[in-house]
Amino acid sequence: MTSLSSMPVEPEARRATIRDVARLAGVGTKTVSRVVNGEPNVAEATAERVREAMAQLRWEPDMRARNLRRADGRTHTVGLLVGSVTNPFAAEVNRAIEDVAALHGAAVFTTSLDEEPDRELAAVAALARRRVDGIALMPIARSQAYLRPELDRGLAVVCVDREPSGIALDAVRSDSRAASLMAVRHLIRRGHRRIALLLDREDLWTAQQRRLGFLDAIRALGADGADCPILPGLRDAESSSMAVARLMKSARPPTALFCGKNLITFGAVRALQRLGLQHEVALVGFDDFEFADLLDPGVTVIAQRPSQIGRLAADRLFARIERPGKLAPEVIDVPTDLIERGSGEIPPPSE
Amino acid sequence: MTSLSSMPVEPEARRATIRDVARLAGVGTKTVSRVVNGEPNVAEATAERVREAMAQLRWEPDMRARNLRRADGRTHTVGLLVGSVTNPFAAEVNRAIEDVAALHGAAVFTTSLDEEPDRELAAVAALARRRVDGIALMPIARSQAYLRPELDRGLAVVCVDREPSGIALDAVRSDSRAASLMAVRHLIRRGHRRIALLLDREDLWTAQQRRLGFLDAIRALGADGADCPILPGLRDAESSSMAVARLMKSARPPTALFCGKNLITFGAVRALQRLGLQHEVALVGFDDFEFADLLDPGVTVIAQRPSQIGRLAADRLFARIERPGKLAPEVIDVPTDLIERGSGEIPPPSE
DNA sequence: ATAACCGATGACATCGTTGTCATCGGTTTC
DNA sequence: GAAACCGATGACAACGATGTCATCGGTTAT
Repeated sequence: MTSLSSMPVEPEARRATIRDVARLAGVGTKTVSRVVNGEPNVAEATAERVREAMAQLRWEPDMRARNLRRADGRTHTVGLLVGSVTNPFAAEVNRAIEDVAALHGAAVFTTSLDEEPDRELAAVAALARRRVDGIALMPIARSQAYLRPELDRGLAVVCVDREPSGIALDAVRSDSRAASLMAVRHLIRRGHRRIALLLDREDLWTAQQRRLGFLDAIRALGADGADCPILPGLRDAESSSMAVARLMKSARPPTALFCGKNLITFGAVRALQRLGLQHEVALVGFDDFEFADLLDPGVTVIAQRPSQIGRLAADRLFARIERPGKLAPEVIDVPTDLIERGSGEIPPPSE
Repeated sequence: MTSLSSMPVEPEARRATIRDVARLAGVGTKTVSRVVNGEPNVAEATAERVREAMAQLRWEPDMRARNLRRADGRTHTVGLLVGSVTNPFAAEVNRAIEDVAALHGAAVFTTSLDEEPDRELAAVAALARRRVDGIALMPIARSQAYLRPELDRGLAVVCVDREPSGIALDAVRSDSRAASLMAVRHLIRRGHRRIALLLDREDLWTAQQRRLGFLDAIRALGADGADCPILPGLRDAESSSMAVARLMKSARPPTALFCGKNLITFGAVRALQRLGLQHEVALVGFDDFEFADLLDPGVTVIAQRPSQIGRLAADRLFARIERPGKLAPEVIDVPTDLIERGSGEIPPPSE
């Protein structure tokens, strides 16, 4: 009598291997390999027996083992590193990259970095250990020079949304500086002379560029820089909202706000509404968003094209992966659009 | 004299292997393996030489080869299958799962299925070929029974947002039926008797449950079913918007709308605004969203807790992965909250 | 008739790592 | 002083596939 406790709880079925299939079909493993890979020189009758054995055992080749042995060394896997997948901009980029990857039979590892430089390095290292074929990167670290050894080993890298620094890499992004100039000029033309810039951490390329575009506009169009404060370091909607509340209670508050990215716009809109100033203070935001048109007033924005950015970045990434060592690093510009909805057309109060 | 064209364009550096490190450190490969894995019985002097060789060659172990050989057979990789990563609900779930996975040293493959049943099967097969340890799944296919063989081979699966059918699996989700009953009762209590339900494709578990909850409310509280139309098959904001426009122009339009998911709410809000009916027709939506409070009127919603759902699902998934074969399938309920913001409190017009 | 060729096939090495096991000195035990 | 033990180490097989190559039998060319 066997005691109950000695019985295996649930004997986990061993996964079939190519050898099991070969044995069942009465052929060698190499012949099975030929069949699954569509290689020539297999008799149709043999191939059929192999296919039956595969179906019966529900066997499918193990991609790890396959990639390990294969000549090209590719894993058909790419990595995507973004600020956070919950950011609508990053989500659109993510989706576009996923779609292109699917066309190439590749899977995507996505990682959120929360804009922390150390996590960029750690995530790249983790992806390298997994031997991804390429990485689409929203750069955060001060320099991407650390990628050099990996690039030399054949890793493909494309930057998204921001240009790299310390090294030449492909980059697909909007011209943030020109777009910001356009936005701020829009406000100046409507008479604003006291415009505040709300910005993310200034070590981000986008923040730097938007600051430059802001200053371009101020200088070129004759507003007084002293009346145009720059509030950097706003990481999320909450900190943006608090910064705006403080700003509007200051001695000489601005008559217009330019918001350096989507979450900052969210916070600023909330703050103005809470203060009841949404119809007094002009606002232009970077990035379009759901319901920007249905708020009161509608929110004027610089709309980027995140899915186009993602698609172009992925195209470039796979071009690199499929033709290694042939392409020179290149910056690809994706247009932006200024969409007027009301908030950006509010005039300054008459003195 | 060597002709230029015969020179290698850029001799891609070969990636170092454990053998290169062993050779450089003057030890056997197994000793290098001991060092990187923190196994005992290595002299400190030897370990130091190995670490120096690793640093010099910039070698890090290849996870594919490692996972292939290791006894437990785990890849430290999980899959996440959602409708689309651009949906804010899915994005929150995605983020939470990613965070939990990171704690367990696992990477996440995310795939958008666009609610197409065939793509669910294809994506699961692709993940199985990559030997992921587990899958978090928002089920779309009519039945998940096809997972049986993979489960027997030790794949861990947890359903998210929706319960599976045709097979018992863990599921982490809101009680959509009860939440819908609550929402519709909320409208009925305010006097509405002609309430329309706007629904996604009815083969989704959530849509079925929300329909049941809607009918529960109608029947239990004495409204007339004939005046309470159900409009199913609304996949996105656009189709929802068109359906609402058509509905409001019909002979006997409803006085209140209940929207079965976030994108449907977006479309309905847009449609009512376009018709100028946003203050006449009551609306309650499923899922909270950015600016629901700042629209005019504020949008009353059943708020789910997507990040909590994601976190619990991931906890469960890794519990299964780490203690295989020990857990019985279980349904985990995550609470919802009815948030009153105005749109759901509009009374019906007096007759 | 013989050489040359070709399609079909499997044995074996290999990818980069870890599991198993034997070996080698040196120390402890009785 | 021999037996037993133990820490350190590397040779070798194995994980599950594919690349290389030899072999076998049958056709085709001369």
